[in-house]
Amino acid sequence: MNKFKSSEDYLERIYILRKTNKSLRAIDLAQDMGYSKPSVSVALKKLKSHGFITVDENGNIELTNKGLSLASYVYEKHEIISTCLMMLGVSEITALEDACKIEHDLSDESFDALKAYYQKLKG
Amino acid sequence: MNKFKSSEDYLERIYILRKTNKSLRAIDLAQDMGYSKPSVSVALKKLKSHGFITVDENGNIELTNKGLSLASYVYEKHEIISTCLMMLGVSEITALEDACKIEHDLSDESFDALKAYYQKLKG
DNA sequence: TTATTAGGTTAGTCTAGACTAACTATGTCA
DNA sequence: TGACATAGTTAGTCTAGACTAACCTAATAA
Repeated sequence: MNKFKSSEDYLERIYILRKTNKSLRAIDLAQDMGYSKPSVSVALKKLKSHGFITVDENGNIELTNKGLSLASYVYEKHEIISTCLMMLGVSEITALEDACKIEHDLSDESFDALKAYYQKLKG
Repeated sequence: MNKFKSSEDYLERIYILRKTNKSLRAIDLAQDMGYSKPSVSVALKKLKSHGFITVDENGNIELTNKGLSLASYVYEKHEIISTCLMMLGVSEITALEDACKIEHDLSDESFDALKAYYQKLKG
């Protein structure tokens, strides 16, 4: 997991932006993530070659099933980690920032445990 | 913090090994951490130049006050994160592995909150 | 006395993932 | 038609942090 942090970040961000935007191009992602166009171009090429996304003739980015599956998992981790941190009293801004980093490090086993704890608390 | 992960790992490991070993040389660290001699040599050079450690004429590594302060903080994070994960039902081996990664990403604010939670549960 | 071993360093390579500079291609406007 | 703006790509650079190869030095053993 350690090696794919950057790809996971891109996928998660694509997932989030596609929820609210009809179309999503490389330039939108670059602006949103604060990266240069070439950085995004190269990252997307990698995601394409690994079958996580497709890019149509107009430059619109779509998640494949494989990409959606990973992105939504990373997103769920992000949500649960940040919510748990906020339940401990951490400010929203810090909780979101920390979740962004921790989501790539937490193993499936630990995430499952955290999720169970979270669901028990929620009701 | 993001940029110093590797240095933090070395410092934490030096801190732990110095608790049980009278002397600690680069070669011991290399064997313990599973890194090559040159990798450790270069990493120690960096830690020395930043004033975190000293190395005497016999190659014995010592933490400076500055190094001890950082190392013990990272170690405390490690202990509390792994203990909290285990309290959630995560196996010891996974909890230790995950703590090793998360300890570098958790902000002071989140750590303080986690520590308060941990202390409330303990006592 | 010479050979071997242990510990450490230097030099150079590799990878991920950011960057800038410079290019291409396309679309719009005067 | 020509000029500029927008979007994307390619090439090359940089950094951290691992690696191997090759070296130095000192201690020990035959």
